[in-house]
Amino acid sequence: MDGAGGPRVTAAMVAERAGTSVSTVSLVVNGKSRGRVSPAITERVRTAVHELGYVVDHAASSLARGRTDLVVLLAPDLPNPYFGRVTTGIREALGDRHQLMLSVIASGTQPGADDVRRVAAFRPAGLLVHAPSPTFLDELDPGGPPLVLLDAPGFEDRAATVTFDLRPGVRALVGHLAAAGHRTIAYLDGATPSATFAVRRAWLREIAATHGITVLGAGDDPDRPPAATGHARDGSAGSDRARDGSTRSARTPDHSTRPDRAPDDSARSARTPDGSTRSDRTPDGSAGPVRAGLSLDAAADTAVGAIPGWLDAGATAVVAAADTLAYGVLAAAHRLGLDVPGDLAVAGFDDLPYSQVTAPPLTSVALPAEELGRAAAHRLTALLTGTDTPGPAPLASRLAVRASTAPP
Amino acid sequence: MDGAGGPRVTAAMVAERAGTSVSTVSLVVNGKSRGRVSPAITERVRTAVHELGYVVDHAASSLARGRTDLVVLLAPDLPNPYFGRVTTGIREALGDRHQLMLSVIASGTQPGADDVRRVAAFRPAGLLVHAPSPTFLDELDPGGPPLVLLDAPGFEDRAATVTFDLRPGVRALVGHLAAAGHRTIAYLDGATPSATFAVRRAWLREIAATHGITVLGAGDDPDRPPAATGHARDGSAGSDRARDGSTRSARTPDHSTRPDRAPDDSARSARTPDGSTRSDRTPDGSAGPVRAGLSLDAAADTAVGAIPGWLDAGATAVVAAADTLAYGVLAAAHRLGLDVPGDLAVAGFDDLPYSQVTAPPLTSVALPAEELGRAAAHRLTALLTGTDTPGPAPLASRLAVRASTAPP
DNA sequence: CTGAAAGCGCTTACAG
DNA sequence: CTGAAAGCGCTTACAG
Repeated sequence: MDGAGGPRVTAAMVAERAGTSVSTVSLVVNGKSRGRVSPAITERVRTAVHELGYVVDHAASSLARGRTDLVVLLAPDLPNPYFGRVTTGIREALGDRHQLMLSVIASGTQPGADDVRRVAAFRPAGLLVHAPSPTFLDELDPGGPPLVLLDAPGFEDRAATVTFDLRPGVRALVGHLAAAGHRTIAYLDGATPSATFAVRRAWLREIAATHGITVLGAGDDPDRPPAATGHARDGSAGSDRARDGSTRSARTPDHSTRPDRAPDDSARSARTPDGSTRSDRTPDGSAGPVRAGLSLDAAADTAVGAIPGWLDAGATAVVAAADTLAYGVLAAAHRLGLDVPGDLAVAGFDDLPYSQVTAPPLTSVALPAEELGRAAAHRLTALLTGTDTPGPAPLASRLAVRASTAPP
Repeated sequence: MDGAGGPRVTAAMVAERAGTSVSTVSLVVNGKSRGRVSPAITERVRTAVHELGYVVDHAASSLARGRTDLVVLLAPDLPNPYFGRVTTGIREALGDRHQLMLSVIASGTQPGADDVRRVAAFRPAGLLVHAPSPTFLDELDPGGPPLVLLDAPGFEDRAATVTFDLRPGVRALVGHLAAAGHRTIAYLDGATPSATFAVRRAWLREIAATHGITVLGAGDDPDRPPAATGHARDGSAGSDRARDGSTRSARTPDHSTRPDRAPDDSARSARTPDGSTRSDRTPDGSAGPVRAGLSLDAAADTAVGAIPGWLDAGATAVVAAADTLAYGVLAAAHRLGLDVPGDLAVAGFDDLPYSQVTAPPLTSVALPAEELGRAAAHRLTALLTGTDTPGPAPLASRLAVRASTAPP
């Protein structure tokens, strides 16, 4: 009960028992004995290791080696089931070569300088950061470990990044809504200032515009940090202007694989409206962004307040930045006595499994979470072994059509 | 890109810059300088630390100290949103004194000896294990770190444990179902052999029996390990017999706080039927347990196969061991063209937030996940500081009644 | 094929 | 109040 944990077994104890030296023990337990240690001694060491229950001390080992097998994942939003799926993919692709350490950040918070510090103390072999905010990246120690960002559109120039190509899904969603006769739709954004949310909003507005659809609450992002570093604009879906003005040298070689540069993309749609400098920090009526915490309950509360205004402004549909937010909209609609999709259509992003069984089943832009995790892990191991390639093509999104957006 | 990470800053570098020794640097960065280092030098060290961006190397520090600030959480089921909530509670209660490291196990798998080994290498200050299986505990190195089990009913004698008192919730559920006229209900169990599932099943059957309700698929657990160690029975809700026969000395002093010994508990209901030695590994018709993986899709597939048989056997309701399983039952009912609750009532355990918006909203035994996490973290820190008390009272469950169990 | 020894970056008594 | 030195448990050249 006193935390002692008993006398720890050391290599010296194993060596003594096997009648050999610690050097030899080290060789054997690290699988480097082939041709360096006689089979007889190797066997004796193995036996002693088993009998004593010896485990190589991680701290001592990494101190001596000068490196770690640790991959740290900065986890900003553990309670979101989406995140769990990403982690599953990472774990799967990382295999046994690396120990995955999940650094849990307080829920609803973004990773701060302190979190980065604490993580740095572990000298991780690599760092994985999911849906980072622009400011988080600026806090990173420039001499830090190899880094892969997940779902961080617009940061391709700053670090190795694995992203989604949101356009197929958003196009399908907008086309679907347009066909159902919607002309004004509202957008419920996530309260987290992550780049991925900014891009979801930007693409939706952009593509909706080509259909003559107005999107309430999808104006410029007032939380985007000022363009001081020249990266701020990259936080959006990316504009040619911002990229051309960049002084970054470590670019992703293959620009054509980036979601905003795909061959089938017209010049117009490649430029997102976020390139504009207009500030709407002063809410311009019903067009101001509405943000909600990522939990169902928080989103429901926010939506209950926002829906009446949206309806007054003529909205017939709501798109939420994440499925968990969309669930909140469903709950809010219920509380307000509104029929979905009769009075209000609802759609989300992510396509969580639970969206199959909501009332009504939720239309959602499906984002392949586990694939994202796998791709990021592969990218990181490539980085660590020096075999990194330009970066995989962005992972395609698609639309899962369900009853929540059925024509009234 | 080569993983170098630049020259790491050491205490020696800080010392040189501050014109002092590494001993002094160590004192200052560890906040032990009060009255041991002059204010002037302390200040110089602080400045140097900032300028150089020095971070104490975790490996070297813990090697020198002989202990770690690491708390490792063995995470068997990350994708389950329930688990994320538990983790949030842990993180919250742990504060800054400990670094939480989530050791992610392959999804759907139970932690194995290898996982335990890998974790042992980190010499964690403490270990947190969520919903362990009985065999997992047996793999633990006896000389391991202080340990707290979460949602591990029946293991109170083997380790510090934080559990739920399932009875209030299950009683309410059974009463509710009985009032609605259900006489035969089916049980969908989780495929994971964790003790908590065994107890959920046992209490349901036990309490249902007092109402004259038959529970299909809630027979004895064929996966319960043989009673070789004398602990096997403790894996159930616990029987006096098993406990009296125990040779364990490190008991929880206050037995009256244990869920199976609460004052209002009758002698009969305190003994669960799992105390029986009858084996039903050979399926005895429709009464054999039906188990499903914890994902919605896996559960749906299983349920599609099982529901017809349940209906034939006269079942009018299904209780699932977890909400994610219950979602699968909802999906399966839909596929089979059944109305819920008209043709089949459905209920789950956990009360995930999403259960508010399912079709229909799901009745569920609410288990306070974050509270569980918080309580476990508090228990562990108490253990580490030697101030451990008999153990908190089990956390009360309650019933969230929703439309999925409304009378037809 | 095997082992003595240096060194990884800290912390902690222990002298001054 | 301050610093030199030992030692934490490994790994890795380096001699034999």
